[in-house]
Amino acid sequence: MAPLTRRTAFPKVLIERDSDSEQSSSEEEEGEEEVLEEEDDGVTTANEKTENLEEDSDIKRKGKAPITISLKKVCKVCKKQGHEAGFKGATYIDCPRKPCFLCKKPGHTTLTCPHRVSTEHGVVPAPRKKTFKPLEYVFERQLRPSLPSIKPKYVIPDQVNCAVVRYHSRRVTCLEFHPTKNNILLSGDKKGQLGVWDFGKVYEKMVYGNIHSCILNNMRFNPTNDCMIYSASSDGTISYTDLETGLSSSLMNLNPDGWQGPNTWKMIYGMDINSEKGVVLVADNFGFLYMVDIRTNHRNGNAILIHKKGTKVVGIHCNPIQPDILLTCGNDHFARIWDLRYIEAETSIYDLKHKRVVNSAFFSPLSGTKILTTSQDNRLRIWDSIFGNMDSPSREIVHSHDFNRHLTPFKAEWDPKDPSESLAVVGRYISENYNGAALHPIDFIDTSTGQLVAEVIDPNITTISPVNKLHPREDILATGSSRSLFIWKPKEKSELVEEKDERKIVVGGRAEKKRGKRNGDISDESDDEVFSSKSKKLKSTKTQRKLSHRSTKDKR
DNA sequence: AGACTATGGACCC
DNA sequence: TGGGTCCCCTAGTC
Repeated sequence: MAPLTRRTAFPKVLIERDSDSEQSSSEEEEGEEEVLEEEDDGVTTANEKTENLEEDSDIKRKGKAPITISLKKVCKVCKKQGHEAGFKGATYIDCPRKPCFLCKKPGHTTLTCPHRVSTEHGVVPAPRKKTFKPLEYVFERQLRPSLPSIKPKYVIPDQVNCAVVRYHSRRVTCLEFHPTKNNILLSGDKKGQLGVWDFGKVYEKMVYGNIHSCILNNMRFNPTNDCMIYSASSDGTISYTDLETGLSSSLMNLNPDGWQGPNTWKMIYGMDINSEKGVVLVADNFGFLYMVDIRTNHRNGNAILIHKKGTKVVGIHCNPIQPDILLTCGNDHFARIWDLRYIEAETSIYDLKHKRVVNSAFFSPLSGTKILTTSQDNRLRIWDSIFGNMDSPSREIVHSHDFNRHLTPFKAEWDPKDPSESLAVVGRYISENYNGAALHPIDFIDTSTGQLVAEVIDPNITTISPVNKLHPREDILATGSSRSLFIWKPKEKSELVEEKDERKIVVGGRAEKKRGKRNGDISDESDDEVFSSKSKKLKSTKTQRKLSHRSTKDKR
């Protein structure tokens, strides 16, 4: 406490506040307190960006006339005075001069965005329209009978069962479950490394570092040999790798002459396999599609321009029922549907327009009659039936999955087990205040209603989780968050397991706090540490300290 | 603890 | 159509 005598030694200080900041400070109690303390002491802090002092030294010496300090806060986003953007505790306050960070519309901020309260944002389902395209016939004959009508009760894997942290040396970019072995998860990272993890045995993990030289964008299992995988990379190659040995061969190299500058360097993002035709389909960052025959390892024909020339194609998906129907998406703001039998430039069956880059586009996993897209305009879109009117989506769901150059792009994915083909999982960008901690949940969304079914969090996961994959057979979610991998199971189920709900977290690799090791081999098994959720904390972050002190959820 | 940075897309002209 | 500049709720390292 400042002594009273000190107060009298200084002239009275008046603090002039902006009316704007006064209005916007309803949630800024902490900030206000600080200001009041400063007032008592008559001292200003470095936090105040500008201060207008009436610097009349005569008056100061006499100690008569009050000094007026104008506390004009400067926003770090728009550089304007009167408000501040940034975290206030665990809640982020938007710059009010910018469009809403969530829905991208001006006039309000994320805190007051209507889509923050309810994620439901549907448009009237598109009317069915009689067309005479071949898809119509496919639909009526093959697909319509298999469409389910009953909606199941969703089982949400909402508790971390085990994890490997610092497993990859760079952020995780893709995940894939093994098609037959239930406990095997494959992961790719930004450096091009491939991880093979047996999360049933937690410690059994392997990282192969010599397959690609940069971002591993996509993986697919060989449909006839599940020991082998195809992987597509930004190094411009498709590799064919034996999971047991890590030995790989190159199926295609789009940069045979090496680096000739950014204008010619080809990168492969989207990849899928048409098992009927026996071809691997990939697309590059210049808008071209390539097909490689699995049996002969030869390219089929020439590259076909499927998106705007010079733009990146990021996603390729073959229809699960009709593999010749192809769905692609990319940076030209379109998702497009093609028929592989008649494919050439500008022969797309439908062009699904988006407002921004389309990160992903997936057919629904069972019937293939719905399409789910993730676009950088912060909206998920669903086309209810690819056989209806495709002029507009049947539903748009506002959801925070902003583009950020430092994050793997978000991709909403279907739950492959949901017979109603409604449930989707997608990581969330904006954080939410959970007991004083800012955490980024993973959202489960019912795409048929737009409702948020569940948001799952774990205090150990403090980073954004853009990569999520639901298990094809079990109620398991795999998450890639920064360099770490997490396996989630439903709470009830976890308790049935013999080990109780003891969560295992393996810290793999270098630079773990007590070791101080640098440049260690991140796949070095001896570097592992196991933590159980009951006894120890993974690491005592601010977040966890806060969480351990509070028990109730105070959000919303 | 704070500075630094890798790095992709939008938007401007 | 292309180069320059800005974005600024990242994560990890030095």
